[in-house]
Amino acid sequence: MRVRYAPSPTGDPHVGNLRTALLNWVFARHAGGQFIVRIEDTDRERMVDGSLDRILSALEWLGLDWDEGPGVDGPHAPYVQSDRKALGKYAKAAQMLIDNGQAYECTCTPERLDQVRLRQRAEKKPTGYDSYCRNKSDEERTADKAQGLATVVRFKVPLEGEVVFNDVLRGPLTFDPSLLQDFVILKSDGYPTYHLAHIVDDHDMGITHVLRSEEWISSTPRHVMVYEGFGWEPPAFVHLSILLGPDRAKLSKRHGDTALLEFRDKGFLPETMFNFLSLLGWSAGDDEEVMTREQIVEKFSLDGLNAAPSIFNITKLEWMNGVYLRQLPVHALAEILIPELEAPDGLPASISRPLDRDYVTELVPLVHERLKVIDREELAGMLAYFFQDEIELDPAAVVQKGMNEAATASALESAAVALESAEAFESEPLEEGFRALCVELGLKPRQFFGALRVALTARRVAPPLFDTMVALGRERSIARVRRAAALLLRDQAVS
RNA sequence: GCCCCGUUGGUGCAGCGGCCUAGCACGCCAGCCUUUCAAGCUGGAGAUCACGGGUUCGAAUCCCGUACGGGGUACCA
Repeated sequence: MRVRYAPSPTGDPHVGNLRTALLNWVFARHAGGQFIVRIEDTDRERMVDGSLDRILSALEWLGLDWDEGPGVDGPHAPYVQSDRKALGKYAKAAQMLIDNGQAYECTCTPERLDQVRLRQRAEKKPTGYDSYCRNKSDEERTADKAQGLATVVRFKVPLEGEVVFNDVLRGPLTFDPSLLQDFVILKSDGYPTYHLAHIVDDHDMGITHVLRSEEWISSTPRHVMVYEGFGWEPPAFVHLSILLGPDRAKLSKRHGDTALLEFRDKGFLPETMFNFLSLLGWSAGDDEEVMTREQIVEKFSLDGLNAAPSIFNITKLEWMNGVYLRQLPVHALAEILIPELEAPDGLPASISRPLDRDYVTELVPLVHERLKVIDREELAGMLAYFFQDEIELDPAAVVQKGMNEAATASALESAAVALESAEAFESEPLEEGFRALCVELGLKPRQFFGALRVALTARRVAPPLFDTMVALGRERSIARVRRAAALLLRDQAVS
């Protein structure tokens, strides 16, 4: 069993494309077959620099390794169509079809084709090639050749009968070939079109199953005819549902982030993307959703594929990323966090780099279950005060509901004293002591701890208070609490 | 226009003729926990299974039609 992923280097790898790649990969790994990557670069005009690299990086990032393809030699090399074209493979194949009377050369100009199309549209007829060159005599063809007209090769579509193929997901699909036009298989620049290239290659490479996007259904009858023209057995076709944006239109750039690598850059883990992408249009049939790569491979089956299109649900993706983030061991998360925090747009420039790795590791538990994605800005906000000596504090924010400045300042001073005298500077003993102090001061925990939190972090929302004190250390904690008290008293004096 | 595919709560899925008074997850709401935010736990709202016909003792599940959505209709893949 052999499957392939055959991207075109015409842009940034899209989540929809990678989802197709992923399903192919999972299928291959499940069945113990081979997963082949083949680059379909036959459209020389739409080629985009760097696209191929990004496609391969995206595959690698998701952990979709290939058994044959770019950088991995195999018995069917080369795996790039422009290289295969240089070997004459497609010209030879096209010639074979011409010799069999299944294809013919066409010298119609793009201008004539446009005119034909315009007329068809005006007459409200189906658009497409009118087979003008199909029945040219040998004399006409030699005359064309003598003129040196640009030539394409077209496939001769049968005028009657029907084309049937079986789609694994949808059952037998029947098409009327008279609605299909004589399509181009070899372009005037000598490159094959998809309709020729992928068939020659899939046959050469022994591909047994083609899992591709639903948008290919309409051209599959063409492919079946070409297979028949060559006398080859077509592979099994599995047309995967496409991905839709929230507006139910085909997922595309205008829906925001759809390039897979953007998700990496925005702080999604590859495990999350792998799991999430696998669930778009597939399910194991049980109610499990959070699964490891191994579990997905093990449970995979073509029967679990769903023919209905799926909507890409970012909210659920974020939830799932949170699940994976929480599963990460502390040191692994620290490894991820350190470069983010050290980045120029991470922690404020005033904080010196490199960061103390052990200290970051100590801080990880404080933010661990509060993360959904790895967002530099958010992280910097959550952690900057641990790395600073002084924080920018708005005294008004320290004062809690039902308290005034003087009372808050005095409570903070008591806290400072307690911090000074605390025996074990650890979370639990501190909490015990502070709870007692809170009662003694006649304050609600909400008031006392709230004031302390703002005094220590300058934030209303922060990690658990006593863990924060421990991470800050005794000296800094005392200094911050005292400074907040002083600011409050000063403000009070002014007003 | 023509051809093709699809249609289960807001979203992702389960369901493959009786076990469905339609299950799970995300999201939403409420409660618990609690020093904030999360996480976690418990509970709740939310679907006449697009609609209309058939087939069948019995249909979300099979067939036909309609509506709606999507895809294709290139010397793009």
